[in-house]
Amino acid sequence: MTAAKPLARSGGRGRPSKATGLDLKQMILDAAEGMFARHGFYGVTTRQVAAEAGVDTALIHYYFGAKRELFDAVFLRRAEILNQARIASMDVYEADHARGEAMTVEGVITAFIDPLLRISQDGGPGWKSYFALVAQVNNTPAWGGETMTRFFDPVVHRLVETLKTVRPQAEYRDLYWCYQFLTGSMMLALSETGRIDSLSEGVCHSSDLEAVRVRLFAYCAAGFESVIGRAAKA
Amino acid sequence: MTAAKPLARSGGRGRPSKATGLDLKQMILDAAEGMFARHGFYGVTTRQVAAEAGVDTALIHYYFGAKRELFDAVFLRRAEILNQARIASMDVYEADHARGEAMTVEGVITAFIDPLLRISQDGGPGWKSYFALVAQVNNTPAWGGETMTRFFDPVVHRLVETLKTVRPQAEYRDLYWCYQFLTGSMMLALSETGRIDSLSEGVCHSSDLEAVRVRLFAYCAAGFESVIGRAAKA
DNA sequence: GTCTATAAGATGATAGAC
DNA sequence: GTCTATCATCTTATAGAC
Repeated sequence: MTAAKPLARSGGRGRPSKATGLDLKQMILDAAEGMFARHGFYGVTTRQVAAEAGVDTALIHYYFGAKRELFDAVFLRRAEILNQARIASMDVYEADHARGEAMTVEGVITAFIDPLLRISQDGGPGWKSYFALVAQVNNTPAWGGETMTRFFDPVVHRLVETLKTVRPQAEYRDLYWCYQFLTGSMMLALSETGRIDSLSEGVCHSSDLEAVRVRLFAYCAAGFESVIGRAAKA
Repeated sequence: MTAAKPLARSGGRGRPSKATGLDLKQMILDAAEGMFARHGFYGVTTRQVAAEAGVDTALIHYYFGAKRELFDAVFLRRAEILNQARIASMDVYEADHARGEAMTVEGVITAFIDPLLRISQDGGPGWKSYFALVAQVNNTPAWGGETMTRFFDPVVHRLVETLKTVRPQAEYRDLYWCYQFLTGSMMLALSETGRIDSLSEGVCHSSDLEAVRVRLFAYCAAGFESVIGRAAKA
């Protein structure tokens, strides 16, 4: 975590591995990801990122340009993977129900959320940081809405359309509002802030995503059904 | 908003009003609140706050000390009011159901959330900023959990205990997790990020808290009931 | 590709005048 | 109480050596 300075790079064993450039680029992204996730964009300096990555600040600018471009690079790197995983998950779910038993609201929601929980559980610390970062951006008034839109809109529209198929009588404004509620819950859970640990005095742990899994899908599905059912008008 | 520099203070008419000190202190808090809400703690400099408030940076340090203490002062100012409003709201709800019809999960949740929606709708721009600020802190990994705990824990425990009264068979871990989901949805709605506006292409507006009101209570209540009902174990 | 050195300016905070 | 002036440090970013 505190970064071994010199690195066995051109001195190690065998040849300098020639891929050093790409490795350092990834190390910069890793360092930036972790620090941005913990302290936000303005809470981190390029010097700190450079120190954490074991390189000089100049190298950051060489690879990414301005600080904000580094941030966008961090954000973009995993967004693609995330979107593809979710699309694939929903493809599978829909295909499994093309004939035979009908899709359910809870099933669709599970297909939408579960890939993120799985990736967070199995993907390593980089993914943990990334989800914390996305959660922060999601709640950032100044430019958060725009950034989320830029990276994640398509997959959300896919969710809404599928739900519309499952519940044709549902109104779009209800679906969008329910999605808003869902994403607030989901992102807070994924960001593992430790809040629930102190609040519950040890009964719950924010790192326990299995506990999230067995509750969140049912919680959101019931919420959707309730709102759709009462056909709220306002 | 851009602040009239000189202020008709010691030069106006009549005597200097003697309360200038307190007024400026509030103006600093107002300016800091708005800017912290939009850009976060590290995204704002004391100089920017001073400029927005129409005072010098030295005055900020005179009143509040270090920058972080200014932030805490901003956070504390409205937290008390908020907590009292929520406690009062739940007192009323419980008193109304002391005899006669039983309390409901949706009723308790409404008593817990509705004061915030009302204050946001009627309280003016300062409150809007404040909610955006709280939402940001709520999703801040480094020190957000601790800050939320420090300012808002008691009223949350009150909610959980009341829900436990309404559903005695419910387990605490379920109640805490459901609260976590609830607060994620609520805070995102209150922060009015504009995300739902672009996502829904104009069908929904994040400033439309009336739309939140007619959906969020039912959504959360159904979620709670569902999780409690299936008695999740994990 | 990667680092050294440094420019050019911003930052939080304080001492002291009024 | 409020401002002027200022310090010591840190900031992003670049030019140029290796």
